[in-house]
Amino acid sequence: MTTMDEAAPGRLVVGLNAVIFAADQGELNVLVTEGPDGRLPALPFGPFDPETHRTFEIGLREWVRGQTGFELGYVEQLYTFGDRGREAPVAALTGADGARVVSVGYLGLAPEARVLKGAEARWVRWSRFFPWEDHREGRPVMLTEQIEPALRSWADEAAAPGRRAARYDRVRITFGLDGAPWNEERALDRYELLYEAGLVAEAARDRGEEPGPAVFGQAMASDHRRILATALSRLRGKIKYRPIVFELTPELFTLSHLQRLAESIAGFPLHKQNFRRALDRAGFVEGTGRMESRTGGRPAELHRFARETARSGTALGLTIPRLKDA
Amino acid sequence: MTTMDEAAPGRLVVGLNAVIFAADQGELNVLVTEGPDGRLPALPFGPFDPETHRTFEIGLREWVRGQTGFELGYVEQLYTFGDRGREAPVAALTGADGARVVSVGYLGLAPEARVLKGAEARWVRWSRFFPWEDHREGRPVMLTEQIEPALRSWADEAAAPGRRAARYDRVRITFGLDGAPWNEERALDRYELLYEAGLVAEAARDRGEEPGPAVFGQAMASDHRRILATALSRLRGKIKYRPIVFELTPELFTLSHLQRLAESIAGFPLHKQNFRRALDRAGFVEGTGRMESRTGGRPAELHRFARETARSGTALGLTIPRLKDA
DNA sequence: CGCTCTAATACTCAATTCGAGCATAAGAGT
DNA sequence: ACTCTTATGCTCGAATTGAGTATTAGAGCG
Repeated sequence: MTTMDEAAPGRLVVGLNAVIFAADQGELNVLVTEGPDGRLPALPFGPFDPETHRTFEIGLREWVRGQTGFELGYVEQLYTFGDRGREAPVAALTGADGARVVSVGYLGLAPEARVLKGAEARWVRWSRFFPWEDHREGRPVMLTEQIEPALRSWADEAAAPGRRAARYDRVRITFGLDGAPWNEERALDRYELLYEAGLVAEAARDRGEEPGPAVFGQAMASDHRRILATALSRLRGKIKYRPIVFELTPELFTLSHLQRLAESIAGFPLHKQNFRRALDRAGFVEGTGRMESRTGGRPAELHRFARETARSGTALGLTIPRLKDA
Repeated sequence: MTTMDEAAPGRLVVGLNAVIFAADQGELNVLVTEGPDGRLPALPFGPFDPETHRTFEIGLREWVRGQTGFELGYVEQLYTFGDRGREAPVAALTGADGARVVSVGYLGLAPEARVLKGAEARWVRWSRFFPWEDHREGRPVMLTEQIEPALRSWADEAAAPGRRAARYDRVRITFGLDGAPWNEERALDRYELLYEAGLVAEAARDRGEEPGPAVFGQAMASDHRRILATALSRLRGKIKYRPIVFELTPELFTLSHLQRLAESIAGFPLHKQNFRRALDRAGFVEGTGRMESRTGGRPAELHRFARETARSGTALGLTIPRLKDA
């Protein structure tokens, strides 16, 4: 029998990263900790211990509970990150230097952005990290006035004309330029493109260079912003074919509240009437008869997730009726 | 220098599993090797060597090339499997016993099911492993006459009435019973449910028991059939929002060929006219003027993937217009 | 050489669904 | 009572979808 070292030389550590989302006032927030250098925010991160954890998910729930005092509800695996080059920054977080680190990223959803006991971690709007992704008040000016021109000139920098065209095309599709539609699910592609173009602080940092003249959004430790982008993309896609928004709502909510939350996730405004029509065609919610009066206008009926109806119905997730001009 | 055992107690090995699909005569095939015991087919599997491989993907491509003589085209990560209990069977495959094994599953697509040099691996239809998933000739009788009754009685076995209802509901949704729609993307859920209900051979094997009276589909080594189900689900979902079918077609193909392939992936028949209408609305294909005459009827025009048009168009993937009675 | 078979391609139509605007209702604050 | 604000209801044309019918072009055969 061969030993492991013969089979696969080199040291390996598996880490778990959690992107935990919760809604607060209809806004989607993410749980972050301060990195050890005290400068960059980081995702909750913990080692996976094969001795004590039977599964990744059990391990994850356990140390998230220990580290942030937070009990996870819905959990799903995102992606496993294993590129070399992650070592140095991750080692700073774990003290495990020299070893190759493989991180398994997880997405977790919680119904309430509770204030935490230890307060080592805090809730932050996702838009801090991806300001170009929030189109609820129209296309961000940062996008049209700074990012787009920067990307265009990045495309122009390519030597061969073929590569220029390919770059330009990629920019056009991922950022919805020149008539191409903006697809909110491409948040990860956009982050990766900005990284390649040197327009996020992590890009220069990872190459050991000085940051470029213009970088966008709040940087994070290691490759955590990439993991967060993965989570946002996944969530934006998934709300359309699984009723997981309801993992983020309190027991009772108004339809407007639900819509605000959906808009906060999608990053653009929705057509109110059509949103509601789709909701009750799908049978996802049921009225309770009770009213919410703190609305500032006509009181709204409180609804709850209709678990049973949703299960038996044919529709799978939310319909996201976007407005033409958004 | 700390050793790995100090850094993270317990030994860890990362393995890479590849689900490689290719089309042959319009049928989707998967590449399998014989397991070491010579009995159960297995997916191509190789250790990840952190010393020599900069990324998982590079490692994967390398040993797939070495092991099967096969050059991978499209590759994407599927899922990372880390549950305890995988050790014993995986150790048999790798010789790394005692260590905790984490497997990163990958999906690879190739345009042609080439015959391989070493011939240690061979191409097999996916339906060998999931016969209940192929609805092209109508709902399989195996499903209605054997699997469904078995699942219903499994649901009935639950002690508490609440758990019975929950089980029944799960069966109903995942297998599309009693009016619920069949969703082809739930192939993984179905496999997992069958596993839980003891209706696949792996279930009893993993518990060290004798196989039950009725088990379905060809079993695979370790948890490879689960990984394969993950791949099938992913592929079935993804063809709808990325034009990846064209990774499975030759340079030139007829529209019927493309449709047969799409049907083989989805597992049910499609409406021909509507399939075509959607195809050219999306601008995915362009005619070449050349004809394919071996059709047995009117010759069909050979088409090719319209890379450029597809890139600029608004549609993302194939529309899968299913027939009502399928 | 024309008939027949088979499969490809073309056209049509009704039923939904979707995007979007207009109208009304119900409390809170002045 | 009036106005402000937000909730909720209704309508309508445009686009998409599901599904059927009709026509066309080769191959093979008598």
